Amino acid sequence: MVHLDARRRAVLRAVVEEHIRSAEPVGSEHRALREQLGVSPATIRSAMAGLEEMGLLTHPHTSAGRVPTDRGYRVYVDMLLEDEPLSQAERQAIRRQLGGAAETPVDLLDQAAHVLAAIAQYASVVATPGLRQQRFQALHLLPLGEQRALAVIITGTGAVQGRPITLPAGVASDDLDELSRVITQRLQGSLLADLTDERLERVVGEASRYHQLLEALRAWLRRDLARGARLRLRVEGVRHLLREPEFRRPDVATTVLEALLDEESVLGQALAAAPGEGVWVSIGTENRFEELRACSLVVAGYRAGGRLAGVVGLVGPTRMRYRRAVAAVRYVADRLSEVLDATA
Amino acid sequence: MVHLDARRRAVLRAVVEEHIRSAEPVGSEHRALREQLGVSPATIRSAMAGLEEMGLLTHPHTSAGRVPTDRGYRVYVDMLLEDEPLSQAERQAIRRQLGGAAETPVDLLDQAAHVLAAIAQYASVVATPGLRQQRFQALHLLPLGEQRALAVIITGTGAVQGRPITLPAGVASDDLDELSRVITQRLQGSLLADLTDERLERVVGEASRYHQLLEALRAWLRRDLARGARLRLRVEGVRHLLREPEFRRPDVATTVLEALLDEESVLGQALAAAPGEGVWVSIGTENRFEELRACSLVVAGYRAGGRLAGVVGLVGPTRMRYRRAVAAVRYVADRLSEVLDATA
DNA sequence: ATCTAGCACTCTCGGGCTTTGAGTGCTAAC
DNA sequence: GTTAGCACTCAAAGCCCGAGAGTGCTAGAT
Repeated sequence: MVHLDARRRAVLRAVVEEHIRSAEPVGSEHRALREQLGVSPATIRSAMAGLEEMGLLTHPHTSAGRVPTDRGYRVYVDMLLEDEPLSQAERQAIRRQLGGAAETPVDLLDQAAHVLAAIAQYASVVATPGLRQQRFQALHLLPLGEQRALAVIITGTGAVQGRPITLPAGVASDDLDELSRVITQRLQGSLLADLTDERLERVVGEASRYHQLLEALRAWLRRDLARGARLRLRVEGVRHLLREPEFRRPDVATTVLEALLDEESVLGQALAAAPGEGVWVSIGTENRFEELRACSLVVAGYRAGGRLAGVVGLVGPTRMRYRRAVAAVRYVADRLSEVLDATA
Repeated sequence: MVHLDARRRAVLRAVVEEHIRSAEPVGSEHRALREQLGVSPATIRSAMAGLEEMGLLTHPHTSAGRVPTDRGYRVYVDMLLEDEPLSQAERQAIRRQLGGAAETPVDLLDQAAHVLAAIAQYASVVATPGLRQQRFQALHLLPLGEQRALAVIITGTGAVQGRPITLPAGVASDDLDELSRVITQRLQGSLLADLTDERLERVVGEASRYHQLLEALRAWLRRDLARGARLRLRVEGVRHLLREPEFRRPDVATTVLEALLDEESVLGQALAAAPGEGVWVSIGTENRFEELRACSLVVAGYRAGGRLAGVVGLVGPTRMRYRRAVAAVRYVADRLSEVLDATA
C-alpha cells in the first residue's frame, strides 16, 4: 500500500477528478486546481513532482500538464473515492425498468444492461449465467414428429432452453411423458453443472433402452459446459464509448470494440476475474487482456435463487467517472438481485 | 433507366471497380484504367465528364480523380454487375458451418451471421422472425409453485419461448395439463400472428374460468406483435467496418455503429424494406435512414417451413465489394433456406 | 466523327519553417 | 515548508511554398 501525506492526497484527487472532467492534462496553474487546493502553483508543482516520482502521475511531454497513470487511478479508487449516490430520479428510473412487468429473466437482464448504459453513459455488459449455473427444474420431452422430440429444460430462474433430439429406435411418443416425469422428479433442484454422466446414468437405470436418449441430453449439457467459461454476454451502449476522446483514434476504438463485440471471450474472461463480493474495479493495464488496456471495468455480481448468478458492469475509458460508475453498478446489481432472488 | 453507350459503360465499371479496390479517387491517367480500357487518358476524361454530368461520378475537388456517386453504384449494380462465384473452399466453409450438428434454429442463425461476416469481411446481420411469423406447435403450461405457471410455446421451427404467468384463482395445477392439451390441439399449425383475440376466446369457450389465463397469453402474444416490426437482430463482424477508410472518421463510425448496435430499430426497419425475392441492394442515400447514408446493405430473405422467415445480409461502406457481397449473401441465404426448410 | 496530344490552369497535400504559449524545474527569498 | 521569479523545453498551430496530380479545352490526327 502506498502512503501519501495529506497534501499529495489532495493533489492526486484534484488532478484525477479534473482530468476525468476535462479529458485534458492538468497543469499546476489550472484554475480549478488552485481554487480547490488554495495553495500556490509552485507548491502544487512540487507535490505533482512527488506523485510523478511515485508513478501515480505522468507527463505526456515536457510542457504539458499531468495525467494520472493507471496506478494513479488505482490509488484514487482505493483510497480517495467517495460515494456519489445516484439521484432520486435515477434510482427511480432503474427501479421502474427492473421492477416492471414479470418478464422472463433474459428480458430482465437485457433491461438491466440498457438502463445501466443509459445512466452511466458508458458501455454496459451483463453476463448471464450459463445453463450449468442454474438449477434444474423440469425436463419435458415433447414429440416432434417421426423419431424426433424437443427436449426442453426449465431452470429455477424460469429460463427455458430447448433443443431437438433424435429418439432412439424403440422409444414411442407415449414413453416421453413418463420419461420426462421420471427425470424431472429425480433431478429437480440439482445444479445443472452437477449432472455428471454417472448421475444421469443412475436416473433411469443402467442398461436402459433410453441409453441413447440420455446420451443426447448429456451431450447437450456437456456442450453447454464447454461454452460455460464464456457466459452469454449482453453488451449495450457501445455508442457512449465512441464519444470518449480516448476512443477517437481509430486503432484504439477498433481494438476495444473487437474485444467487446466480436471476441466475446475476451470480455467474458476479463469479467470472470471479478470476485463474488462487492464492486470490483479493474483499471487499464490491470486487465488480463491487452485489448482492454485502454479501458476500465466496474463490475458487480448479482444473485439469483440465493446464489451468485452472474455479473453486471460497465466498460469505460480508464479516465472514467468512477464515482458514478461504482454507484450505478452497485445499485443495479442490488436491485437485480432483489428481483431475481424473489422470483426464484 | 439510364442509358449508357459502350464506352461510358466500360469507364463506369472500371472506375467503380478500381475505386472499390483502392478506396482512392480514380484519375483518367490511372494505370489500371488505361490498361483495362485501351484508350488514351483524354478519351477517358471525356467519358468521365459525361458520367459526371449524368450524376454517376463526382469530384472531391478540382485536381482529384473521380469517385462514384451513390447513383453511380446503383447503375453499376443494376447493369454492370457480373457474378463472382465463391470459391470452392468458401462454399465448403459455409456449408460446413450451416450443415453441421442439428442445432437449435437460433444457433444456426448465429452461425450464419458469423460465417457471412467472416467470408465477406463486412458486418453481417441476421433478422430472425418474430414469434408471430412462426407456426404454433404446442403450448405447455408447467406448474411453477403457488398460483404461477410457466407458459411455453413451441413453434414449428423448434424454437422455444417461455414466460411465467400468474394463474387465475381457482385453476389448480392439475388443470394445466388438460388445458395445455386442449389449447395445443385446437391451435396446432396456426400462424401465431393469426391468433386473434376471438380465436383464442373460442378455444376454451367463452365464459370460461380460464378467461384470465387466456388474457395473459393474449397479452404475451400482443406484446410480441408490437415488437414484431423490429425483429430480433443478430449483428456480427462489426470490426470489419472499422477497418474501412470511410469509417475512420469518428463521427461517421459513431453514427453507423449506433444504427447497427444500439438502435436496432433503425437497422430493423431498413431491412424491412427488402422485398421477399432475390438479393436486394440498398446503396447509401437510398436507405430510408439518415444514419445509414454512408452504408450499403446487401440483403436476401431465407425461407423456413416453406415460408419467408427472415432476412440475412451484409452492411458495408457504399464502396462495397458488391460482387462478392451479393454472391456471399445469396449463397448463405440459399443454404439457410435449405437447412431450415428441411427441418421444419 | 472520333480519338489523341498538348497545354495552361487549379487545387490539395506535404514539408519545413517560425511563432506561440503552456507548463515545467530550479533557485532564492519569505 | 511555501512562494515568487525566471530561464528553458517542447508540442501545437499557423504559414509559405513547391510539387504533383488531375482537369478542361482546343487543335490536329485518324
